[in-house]
Amino acid sequence: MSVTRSSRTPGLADRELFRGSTPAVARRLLGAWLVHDEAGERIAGRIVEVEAYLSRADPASHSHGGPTARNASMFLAPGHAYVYRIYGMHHCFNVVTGRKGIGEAVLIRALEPLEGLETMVSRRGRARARELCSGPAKLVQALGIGPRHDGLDLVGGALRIELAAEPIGDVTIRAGPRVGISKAVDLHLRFAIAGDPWLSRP
DNA sequence: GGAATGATGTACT
DNA sequence: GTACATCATTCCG
Repeated sequence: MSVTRSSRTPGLADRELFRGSTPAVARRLLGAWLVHDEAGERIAGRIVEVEAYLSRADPASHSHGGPTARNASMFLAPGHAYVYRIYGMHHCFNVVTGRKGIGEAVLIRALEPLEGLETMVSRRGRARARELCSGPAKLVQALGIGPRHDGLDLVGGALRIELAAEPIGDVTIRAGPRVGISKAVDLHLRFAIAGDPWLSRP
C-alpha cells in the first residue's frame, strides 16, 4: 500500500510543548505526529484536526463540574493522556495541557495515517484510507488506544507525540466551533489544517 | 433509585 | 440525510 509520507524527521516532544495557553498548544499540535509503539510495531499519523477544552469556566469541558472519577486524568500535569468513553461504545483521546490541576486538554480529532497502515486497516475493518483516522473515535481504534492509556504520561512513553521539524504556518490553520457539543458553541476552539483531505469534516 | 445525556460511528434510505 | 446502537456518568428526587 503506498501512502504519502513526510520527508521531515519527527522529533520527540518534551513537556514544555503542552504547557501554557491551551488554544495555543492546540494550534501547535497540528502537524505533529501521534505515535504508538506496540509489540515492535510503529503506528503513527500526523495530527490535522484538534479541539481545545478549557478549565471549569468552559461549559463544554468535562472539567466544568470539577474533578470526578471519570475526568481525574484531566487534572494531571500537562503531557498526560485523558481517555474517556463516549456514547457507551467509543473512546476519545486527549492530551492534558495548560497547567497542572486546572483540567484543560486538547482532543485529537483526526490524523493523516502514515505508518502501520496494515494494522490500522485490520483494526478498523475497512480498507479505505479516508476512513481510518477521520474522527476522534476512529483514530483511537486505529492506533490501538484504549482505557488502559488513561492517565499515562505521553512524554517518553510508548504512546507519544513527535514534533515535525517545521511547525505549520498560522495562515494554514482554520478555527471554528467545536463538533458535537451543545454549549459554548460561539467559542471557536476547533482547529484544523485548512483544506487538508484527512479531516473528520471540512 | 431512576432518567437523561453525550467531545460518535455505522448502516441504511 | 436520518435512524440507531449502547452504557458510564451525572443529576435530580
